Parts: sequence; C-alpha cells; structure tokens
Amino acid sequence: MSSSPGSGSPAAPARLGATTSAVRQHNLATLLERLHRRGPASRSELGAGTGISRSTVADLVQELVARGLASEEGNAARSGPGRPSPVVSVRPEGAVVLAAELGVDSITVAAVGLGGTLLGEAQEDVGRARRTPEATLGQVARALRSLAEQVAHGTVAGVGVAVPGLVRRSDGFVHLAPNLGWRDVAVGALLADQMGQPTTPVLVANEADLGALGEHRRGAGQGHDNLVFVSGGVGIGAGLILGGRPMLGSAGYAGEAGHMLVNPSGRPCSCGKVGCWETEAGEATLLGGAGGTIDPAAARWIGVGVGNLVNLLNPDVVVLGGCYGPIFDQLVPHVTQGVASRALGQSRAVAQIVPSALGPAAQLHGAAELCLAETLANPTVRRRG
Amino acid sequence: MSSSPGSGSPAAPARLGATTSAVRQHNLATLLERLHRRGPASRSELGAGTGISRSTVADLVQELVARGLASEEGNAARSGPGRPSPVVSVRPEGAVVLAAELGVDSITVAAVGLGGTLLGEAQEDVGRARRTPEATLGQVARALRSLAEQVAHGTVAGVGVAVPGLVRRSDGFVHLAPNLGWRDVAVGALLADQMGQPTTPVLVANEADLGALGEHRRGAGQGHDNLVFVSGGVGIGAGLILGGRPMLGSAGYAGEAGHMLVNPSGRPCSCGKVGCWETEAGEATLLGGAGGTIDPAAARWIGVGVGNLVNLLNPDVVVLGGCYGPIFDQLVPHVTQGVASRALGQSRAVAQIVPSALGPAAQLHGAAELCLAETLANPTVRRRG
DNA sequence: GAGAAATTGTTTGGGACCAGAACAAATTGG
DNA sequence: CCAATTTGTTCTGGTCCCAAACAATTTCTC
Repeated sequence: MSSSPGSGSPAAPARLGATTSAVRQHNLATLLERLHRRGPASRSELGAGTGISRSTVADLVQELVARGLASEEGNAARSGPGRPSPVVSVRPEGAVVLAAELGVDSITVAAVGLGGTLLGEAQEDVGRARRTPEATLGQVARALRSLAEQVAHGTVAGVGVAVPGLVRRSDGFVHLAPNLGWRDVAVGALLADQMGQPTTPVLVANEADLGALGEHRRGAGQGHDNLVFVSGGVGIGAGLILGGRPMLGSAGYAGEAGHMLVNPSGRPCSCGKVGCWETEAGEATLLGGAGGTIDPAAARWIGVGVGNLVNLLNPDVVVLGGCYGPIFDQLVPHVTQGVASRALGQSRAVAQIVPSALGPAAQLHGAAELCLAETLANPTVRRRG
Repeated sequence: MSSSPGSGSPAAPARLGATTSAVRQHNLATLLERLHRRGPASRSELGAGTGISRSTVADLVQELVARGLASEEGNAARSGPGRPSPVVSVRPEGAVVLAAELGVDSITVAAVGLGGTLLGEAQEDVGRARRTPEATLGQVARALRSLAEQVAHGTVAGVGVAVPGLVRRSDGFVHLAPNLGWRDVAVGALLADQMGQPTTPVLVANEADLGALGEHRRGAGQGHDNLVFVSGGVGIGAGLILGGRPMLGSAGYAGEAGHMLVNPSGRPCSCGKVGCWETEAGEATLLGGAGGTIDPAAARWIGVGVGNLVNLLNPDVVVLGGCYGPIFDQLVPHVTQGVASRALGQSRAVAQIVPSALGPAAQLHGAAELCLAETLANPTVRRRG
C-alpha cells in the first residue's frame, strides 16, 4: 500500500483554510527544504533568503534541531565585521529513506538521508531466468531491510521504487513493464507486505519520472523549472518537471513518449505500430551496429522526438539519461540536427540539451526525493520512533 | 507592458517565509475564489467547505463585503431545522476586467466581472486588407475603452488579450502570428500605451492557452486537473492545464503542437516540413471539400495528434475547440479511431474527449480569468480607485 | 400551538505565531 | 583599544484564528 505523495494529507476532509500553525509548518518546511536542497547555511543567510526575522529564524532552527532534523555547528566563515553566525546543516540521519531501482538484470538499492546523502548502497543480480514478480520483490525487500538495519536501525521514513514501466501512482500498481516481463503487478502492495512494516509508505513510480526528479533536484536540472528527462534504454521514457513540479498526469502515466511517431517510413514496433520513437532511437537500434559505434540516423531520431517535446512543452533543459548519458558527446551533433528539423525557433532557443549528471543514480535520488518530500513539507510530523 | 501572472509578486525580493497576515490573505482568497468559481454559497457552506470556523468565516465575509468584492443577501433555502444562513455572492462589479480576442478578420472584446459575469461584449470587423499591428491595436484599444466606460466607469483591474500566435508571456511580445501576418510585435506594450492607463496591467497570451483556461474554469473542463485544449483553425494550437495549473513552459511557448509530425506521407507545410499536424488536420484540409462535409482522413489525423498528447500528458479530458467544436459530433468517430491507433490503453482509458462548451467565448473567459487571478489571489490589494 | 431539537450567527477569551525594538555579544579595522 | 558592524537574544505587541458560551431562528413532534 502506498500513500499519495506531495498532495498533502491523503484522506483529509478538505482543509483549504489556513491557521496560524500552518504558518509555523510552512516556515519550518521552507528552512528545512532550503537546507536540504542547497546545503548548509548560516542563520543570517537563512533569514535573508526567506525574509523571516532573526528572532523567528532562531526559534525555527531550534525546533528543527530539537526534532533531530538539523544541527548547528561552528560559525560561518565570513569576511567583514560582525558577530559570526552559526552554520545550520541538515542532519542526514534525521530522515532516512530507502530507494530501489528495478533493472532488467539487476536491482540496485540505496539508503539516502536528508540532504541527499547516500548512506549505503548495494546491487544484486536477478539472473537472466525470468522469475516471478513476487520472488524479485522478495529479493528487493530483503536487500532493503538489510540496508535499513545497517544505516538506520531499521527505522526509515519511506521506500521509493523505480520501475521501468507504466505505474499508477496512487497505489503503485504496475500495469505493464515490458522489460521485466511484468503485467498487472501490485508492486506497491506486494513490497509493503514483504517489508513487514505496515506504517512505512511504499511509493512506486516510473523510472523516467524519478530520473527527472533526481536530475532536477541534484543533477543537471538544478535551478530549472521546466525540465524534460529522456531515459534511453530498451524503450524510451520521458519524465517531466513542469512549473517546478513533477508532472504525472491524471493517473501517473504522463511521459509515455516512447510510442510517439517520429519516423514516417520506420520499422515495426512491438506495440504494433510503425515508426515509434523507441523503435527508431532506442538502445537496440542506436547501438545495434558492431564495434561500439552509434547509428547516426538513430541519433537524429532522438533529436526529432526531443524536438516534438520542445515544441509542446517549451522546457529550459532537456536531460538525456539512461543509455544516452554516457555517449552524450557522440550523440549531440546528430541530436541537435534532429531537434533543428522539428522544433520551432523560439522554443528551440530556450531549451538546452545536456547529459545526465547523475547517471544511473538519478533514479535512486529521485526515489529518495519522492519519499523525503513528505517529511520536508511537514517537519512537525514524527515518522516512526 | 505587462505584469507576470500567477507567479506571485513580479519583482519581490524573495519572500518565502509566511506571516500571520499571509494566513488572512490566504483565507480571504480561498473564500473569494470559491465564490468566484462555484457561485453563491451560504456562510455555513463556506465554513464546512474550507474548514474555517464560523466566527472566522463571519469576519472574512464581512471584509470581502466591505471591500466591495462580495455581498450578503437573503437566506439560503435549506431543508431541516436550524437557523438560516445568509447567502454570500461575489459582486461582479467588485472587479471588472477587459478581454479581447484578435481573430483573423474580426476582433471581439468583452467586459467580465468577478464570478465570470459577462457585463458587455462587442465585435468589430477589421477588414480583409491587412492593416498594421498599430492600427489594429488602436482599434482594439478604442473598443476596450468604450466598453470600460459603459460598464465600469473606466476603472478596470486588467486587460487580457488572446492572440493566435507565439506569445512571450513575460511582456506580451508576439514573435509570430501567421494568421494575422504579424511578426515581432510588442502587443503588450503597444496596447498598454494605447489604453492610456499605465497602471492597468495588460496581459497577452496565446489563444489556445486561454481557451484551455476558459474551458477549465467555466466550460467543459471544470473539475478536471489535467486538461488539453485543442484549438482547430488555420493552424492547430494546444493549451495545457496540468496539475490544475496552466502550463506555459519556460517562456510561455508551451502547447505549440501544430507542427508535431503525424502523417508520414503527408503534404508540405508552410513551415517547410512535411506531415505536420496542422497541415493534415487543420481547418483548410478538414473542411476543404465542397458541400460542408468533413474529410474523414483529416479527422483521423486529429485523433492521431490527440493520441500523442494523451500518451505524453495523461490528461483527464481533451477539449476540442475552435473550428472543431461545432462539428464535434461528426468528428468524434474518426477522432476516436485515430486516438486508438496511437494512444496506449491505460492513458486512453483515462482521457475523455469532449467538445468545447463555451465555443468562441472560451478565449474571452480565459483572458478574463487570467486578469482576475491576481485579484482573487490577493483580495486585500485595492485595484484602481 | 408549545416545547424540544437542530443549526447557525455572535461575542468573548485565549493561544499560537511572527515582527520589531532594545540590548548583548562577537568580530573587523583603524 | 575603540568604533563600526553584524548578528544572536530577549521582550513586547499585534494579528489572526479557534473554541466555548450564548443567542437567534427554523423545523419537528406531540
């Protein structure tokens, strides 16, 4: 089972009005999120950056420290006169979440603390032989529990899972994950069962969506409010951050760009159509040739698809991730050419195309951010004991 | 000239922290927006709907009334025992905005009050002969000023303009409006000049974006948080409401879907490419045949494009507007077929395809909503005198 | 038709929270 | 060593909302 992320209280009876204590929560969240995203800051910097008065900043920081979410140590190195201001940092152990990524032949798990600190990581093969989802998720749960014991004495604020497939966000139900050979698997519920901690939320999301979130918060998309993450692999997925927020669509299926038509006279796709983006520009076609060279035509098709997305969404930045990241330099001339053939001048001028900065870790960081979001938005609620 | 919409204070020095008076503003805005969107409600309904206590609701409503934004009249018809609760309504004259739509051979202007009340409307031909942008905008300004005199004694809270072209939101600069024959026209600045009221904000936006906003707030998209508005005409434009908010992209160019590739073996487009959506499914192709019949192939291409958007954005609802609205019934079988050929099952199941409910008025209502947004978000600020 | 029950407006008291002023502390520069 | 500067700390005041108590008004029941 899984609770809904970011949307406030899941089953609250509509509380639109604000109270004075909501101000407190908002201000605590503002400070904590700032520390989480931008790293340590002096108290005076926090005040200047948020417009909160000195006395209140002191009080808020004191509360964050009391709750174990932050720590105050030493003084900021400053130039110029004046009393030094203590440096406030997030306390990574204050909130620890687990992240998992289900790959085609391996699973990666990580424990991440507040501030995005990687506290532990492990990778396991799942073997070529296709096993049941239950067996695979059992393996994931064991790996996660082991990690949780090591780094957080078993107490975690949430579990986030990246799945290469169509995921319903509300309950973590995976309709289809072709590369895993899964169809209609209740990943959220199954994993929650196997974890054996009913109160710990398990959030399941699409791999590209989490890649987008990871790159936006800790990678190549920092500071950009409109980001498209293109995850190359067997298929192609897109993750969207629009207006500074993850854009999931109505059910969480947004970003399914792989079957966008790009090549008029293309090859047949497994979906039954012809000329789908992922058929023309997916890993198999792009790297199918011998000798580790890329197919320039396939690279151009990447660009054509990106051009469509640029027209439609007018992003600041397009991050190429997955299998595209490591070979970005080889891709970029052809991709640029493809984009130019599709995208209108104005939107094209705005969008810069960059490689993934986090590589395979993007999804893990995204999964962590997803789980941490709730703690960040409401530092008052005590998670686990 | 134009102030940035929706994004809070344009040039404020970053005020992230909240104060107790922000609570007041938020609660006033919550009530006013509820009345604006859903119409009159009793005080007790307002309390129940927002979670605000009786005493506070009374106080807030009193303030709204004092500011001329709402009125309390009579009692709610209720069944059951209990003291009757007075009905609170928005006062349309409390905030009046002007809306304008620049069509190919006519301009439409309207005055809209709080609650979406149409207070006045006018339409003028601009003549076939292409005139200069300055002349056309002069005509628009005269029509708007005349309307303002009639309905609001010249005092309006804002002016919103719908333009069929690529508009930079920040300053209302129109890069390109092919159907008007305009290129690089500073519509926002020019119109603000001609209006002669420097303090009145002039907001310029793409026609499809405003259509989406109009349908979302007062038309076929009410209650849907993920909406795509497809505006059929000489070109095709899309307006996006995602996560309940207008999605503009980085500069405001989002939704430029007309040059998305849909037809592999299509005809050449004026943009130089081949098989663009608007070439295959635009007004000219769709209705080009004699006798007022539609071209079924063109209608299917509408569906293919919609299918792409459905895959990518996973909307609740796709609204067909512009020239598609009136002939929706004829279109729908072919469109559905086209969608089915492109969209994945899960996303397709979520998205319902409906006709525009407001017709040509969608853009005007959208323009009005755009201008009213600021008043709704901050009822405390007094606009004009 | 009178009284009970139910619902909501009104008034009052209190608590949570933040800002600003006044003062104290700590550092830099002359 | 002293002035200037910056920031932490303490205290007071003001805003705003909620809860409780009471009053008002309607419906329902006998």
